[in-house]
Amino acid sequence: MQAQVFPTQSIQERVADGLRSQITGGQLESGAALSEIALAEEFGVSRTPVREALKQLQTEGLVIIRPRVGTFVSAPTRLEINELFQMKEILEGAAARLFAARGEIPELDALRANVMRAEEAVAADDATAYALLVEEFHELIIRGAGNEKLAQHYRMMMNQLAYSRLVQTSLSKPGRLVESESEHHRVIEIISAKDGTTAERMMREHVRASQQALLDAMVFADEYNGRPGRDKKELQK
Amino acid sequence: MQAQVFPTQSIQERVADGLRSQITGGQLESGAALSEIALAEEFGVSRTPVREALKQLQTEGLVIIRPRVGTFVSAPTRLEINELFQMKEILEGAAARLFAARGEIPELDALRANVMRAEEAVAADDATAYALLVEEFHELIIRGAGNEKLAQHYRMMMNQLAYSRLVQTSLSKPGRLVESESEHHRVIEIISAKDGTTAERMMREHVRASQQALLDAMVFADEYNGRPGRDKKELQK
DNA sequence: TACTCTTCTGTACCATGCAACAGAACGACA
DNA sequence: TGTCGTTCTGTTGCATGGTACAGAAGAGTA
Repeated sequence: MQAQVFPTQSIQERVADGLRSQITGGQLESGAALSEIALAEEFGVSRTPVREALKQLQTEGLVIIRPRVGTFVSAPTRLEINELFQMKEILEGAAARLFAARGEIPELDALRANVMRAEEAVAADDATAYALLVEEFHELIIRGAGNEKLAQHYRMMMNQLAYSRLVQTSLSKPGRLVESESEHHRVIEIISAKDGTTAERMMREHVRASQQALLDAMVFADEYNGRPGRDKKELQK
Repeated sequence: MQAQVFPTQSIQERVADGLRSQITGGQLESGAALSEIALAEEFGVSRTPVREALKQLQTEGLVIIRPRVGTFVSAPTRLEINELFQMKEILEGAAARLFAARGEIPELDALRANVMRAEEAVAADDATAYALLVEEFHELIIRGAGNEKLAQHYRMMMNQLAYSRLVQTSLSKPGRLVESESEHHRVIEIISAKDGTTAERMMREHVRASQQALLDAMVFADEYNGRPGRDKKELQK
C-alpha cells in the first residue's frame, strides 16, 4: 500500500495515456469524435491539457484534428494498413539481424522462456494466452536489437495499427497457432546461431505469414458474422 | 505576386514550422533554451500556440520539455546519433529494395537525372552543389519506395539528426565526393536491374560508408579548429 | 571555508473567456 | 420538388491570468 513514488505526472500526460490505451485497446472506435469539452469533463480537468494531449496523439498518428471541426480517432485506410505492415516487416527483420549480432543477452533467455510457455499454450490450445505471448515475443525481438530509436518508432506504428486488437483475430485461423509457434522457434534458433542475415530473412517471412493469417482470419470473421465484405469506414480527411 | 491560396495556416503550425527549420537548419544550437514568452513575443502571438508548437516538436524529438523548467533544443547523445544512423541504414536499405521492385517509375528517371547533375558537380569539384544533390538522391530513394509511412518516419529521424547540416561536413573528407558519386551510380544500376536484394545490401553499405566519412570529417574539422576531441555537450534529461 | 536554510526569480502548467469558423438546420423562392 | 441563401449551434483557435514548481542567489551558522 505504497504512495505513488512519482505522483507528479502532469494532467496532459494522464489524459494522453488514458486516451492512447483506449484507442489502441479498441474501446474507442475508429472515427469516433473526441470533443475537448466532453473529455475535459470526463477527466475532470480543463480544456487546455486535453488539447495538448490530443495534439500529441495527433503527432503520434492516433487521432486526426480537423481545424475548427473536431478531433477524431484515426481510421487508417487499407493502403495505410498495408504500409504499416510493410514497416513492421522491415523493422522486425532488422531487429532480428541486430539481435543476432549481440550474442547471449538477457533478452535471448527471455525469448527461450517465452517459446517454452508458448508451447504449453499451444498444447492446451489456449489462443488467449498465446496471443499475449506473441506480443511479448515481438516486443523482445525489438528490445533485443538494442536500438531505442527503432523501438520507439516500432511502438508508434503498432499503436497506429491498434495491433494488440488484431493479434487475437490473426490466431483464430485454424492451424495458425502451431505454425506461428514453429516459426518463432526457428527464429530463436537462428538468432542463437548468430546468423543475422538469415534471421532477418526468416523474421520478415514470419511477419508476412502472420499478416496473411490476419487477413484470412478477418475475412473468416466477417463471414462468420454474416457480413459480406470489409467496407466499414473509408473516412479520409 | 500571387496572394496565398491557403492563408489559413494556423498560428501554431506557423510557429512549429519556423522553429523546426531553425533547428534542423542549425540556426538554433543544440541545448538552446526556448522560452515560451520569448518565442511568443518573437512571433507576435500569445503563449498558447507557442506551447502547442513546442509540444509537437517534442513528440517529433526535436526539443525536450523539462516540466516547470523550460524547453531546450534536443542535444542527441553520441549513442542516439549511432542509433539514428543505424535506422537510416535500415530504412534507406529497405526503400532501395522496395524501389527496385516497382520498376520504371518517375522517381527512377529523376534519380538518373540527379546522378548526371552530380557528375557535373563532381567534375567542377563543387561540394555545395553536390551536397544538395545528395539530399535529393536520398529523398528520391525514399519516395521511390512508395510507402508514405516509411517516408514520414525517415524524415522525422533525419530531422532529429539535423542531417542537412551534416551532409556538407561529410563531403569535406578528401576523395569522398568521387566515392559517393560512384556508389550512387551503382545503386541506380542495381535498382534499374530490379535486383531488390542487392539494392538493399548496396544501399546499406553506402549509408555506412557515408556515415564513416562523416565521422572522419568531424574529427578532421575538430583538429582543424584546434579542438582536442568531441565533447561539447552531454546534456541529458 | 563549508554547509544549510531561506528567499526570490523564472519557467511551465492549467483554468477560463472570447472570437472565428464549419457545418447543420431552416426557410424563401423558383 | 429542388436549390439557394440565411441563421444558428457546436466546435476549436487563441489570449490572458493565476498557480506551483525548479533552481539560483543570498543569508546565516558552524
